[in-house]
Amino acid sequence: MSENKPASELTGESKTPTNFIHSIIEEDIRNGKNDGRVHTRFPPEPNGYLHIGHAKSICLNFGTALKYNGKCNLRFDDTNPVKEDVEYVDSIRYDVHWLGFDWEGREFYASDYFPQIYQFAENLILKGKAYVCDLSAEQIAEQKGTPTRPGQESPFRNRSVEENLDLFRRMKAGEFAEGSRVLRAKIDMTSPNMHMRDPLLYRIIHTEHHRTGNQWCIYPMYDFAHGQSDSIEGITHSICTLEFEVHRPLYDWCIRELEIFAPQQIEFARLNMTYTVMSKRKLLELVKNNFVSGWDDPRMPTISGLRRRGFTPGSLRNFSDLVGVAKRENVIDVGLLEFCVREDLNKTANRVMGVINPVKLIITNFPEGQVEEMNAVNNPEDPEAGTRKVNFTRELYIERDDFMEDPPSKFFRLAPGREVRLKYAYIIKCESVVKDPVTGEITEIHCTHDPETLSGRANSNRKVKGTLHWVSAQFALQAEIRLYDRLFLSESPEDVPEGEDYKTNLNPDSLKVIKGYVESSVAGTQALDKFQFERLGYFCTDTDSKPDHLVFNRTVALKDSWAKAKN
RNA sequence: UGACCUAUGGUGUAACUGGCAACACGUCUGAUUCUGGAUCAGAAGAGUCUAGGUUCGACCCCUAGUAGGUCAACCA
Repeated sequence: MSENKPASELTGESKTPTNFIHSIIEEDIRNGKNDGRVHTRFPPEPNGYLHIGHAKSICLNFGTALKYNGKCNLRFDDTNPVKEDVEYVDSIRYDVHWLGFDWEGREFYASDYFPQIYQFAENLILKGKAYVCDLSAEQIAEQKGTPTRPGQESPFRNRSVEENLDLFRRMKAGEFAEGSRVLRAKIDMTSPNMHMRDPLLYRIIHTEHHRTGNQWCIYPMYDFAHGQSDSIEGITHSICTLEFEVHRPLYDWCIRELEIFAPQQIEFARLNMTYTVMSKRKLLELVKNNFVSGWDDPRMPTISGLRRRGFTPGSLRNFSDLVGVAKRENVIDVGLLEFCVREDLNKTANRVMGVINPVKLIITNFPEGQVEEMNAVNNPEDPEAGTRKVNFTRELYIERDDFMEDPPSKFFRLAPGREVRLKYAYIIKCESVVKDPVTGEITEIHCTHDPETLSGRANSNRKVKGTLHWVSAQFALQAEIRLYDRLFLSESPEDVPEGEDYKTNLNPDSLKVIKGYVESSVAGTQALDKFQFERLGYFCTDTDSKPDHLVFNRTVALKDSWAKAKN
């Protein structure tokens, strides 16, 4: 549980720059609040897959606990059986764990607290602070008013405690139809805060719950379950996103009226990223309409998608640290995410040679049938990674982009009459090219090599402008390469003219599947293995990959200053 | 025509809570390199939304604006 650091070093050390939440916590500790105890929680609703925004929240909550020697629970906010499913519970547990965090057995469910929460509701009724309302959903909405106009009181608002208790118990007993009655808090229909206008506490839902089955037919609303769950678990700092800011008065009201342990809710701004959408609804839509292959499509900003794309837990944790925590709206440059994977993979991914857009290269003065084993370094950033042998033969493949017939002056690669080094092998000189007579496309590049320039030899260090990667035409393995690009063309996909929606910004070329070659050393690769294809980028073995049909996903390309120079 | 929140280089966050703005990404130079990667050295780029005020002194405090966001689901 540590691979590649951050989330504040996964230890208690405070290396991270301070954020306002940590400032609050530190002051609470100074003041001896909660006896200096720090207890957070990550509270997903199991109704979808987690995305990078959740990753930030996970890192914040678990990271905060780690930093202050506290605890962090994993709690499922499962109060709406019609939307939730165990499939999501499982994926969430897997993702949190994969990210590198451990809830140490403190896996809780709001549904575990249903009996307790039900009791809370009765207590409120007994105090005259809650009532059963028979109005329809439409009527309640109507009487709620608007943010600028006060609401009206329900005709059922002043029922007696006895009647309320009786009705509520019968709701629980299943005597009433779905939607016929609800339990509401009695607060203030004229409050400028809509959430304080007699909010719903309980509603009737005759749907089987993924954990409690048919035990209940009334379910607490978020506002009557979340804070209560926090309280029951002794959560000291209940960290959530900004849209819950307006819920805080209600959160506090419930805690106060119930006279139970009071956690402190603190809100921060959710993560937004360029070239992507982040709402569960939109992500679900992309999946449902097959714009992507599933929740774990490597183009998705989901944790499962990023994992399949080749991201490492450490890179995501580091990203979460770098984006910071604050209350202002923000849009993070997706380039920062890419920086984080590159930084991580540069240090950990073994190098391998692969040719993505092949053109044949023939070394005319290299004996036919001869095989020479070249020594290759697995990772120049990590001596421990060792070396390997790569077969060199007369016929090779190199990258089509590495050759130009009529190159500009800034082009350092192969061209007629020019010399380059083949990595780990020889310096070669281009003598001629063979073209397809009809298309004019180059089919073969003919070169000669200088045997004295074999890598590692004493006099091999002649200066050449460029070094190319290559694979042996005879030994290379064919592979399917999936080149991913951003899913959306626009930096802000939701920014669209009237009448259109974010889907018009979908990038039609976000996935290109091509055939390429990789050196034979990768033969036994397993799903999610990570490599750097030299000079190209970081790739990982896809879950679809089989020994006789290798599939690699491009996680991210290497920085390419030549591409930039070309414009 | 309400309430609440926010406002610092292109982006994201800092600034010991009053002492003339720092870090990261990005950008641009140069060095180095058997990855046009990495690494190393350096540069440009904001005077902190606006207008007042308090103060010897304000990004930090006050007032009024402006701009953006959130809130009217028997969702969370």
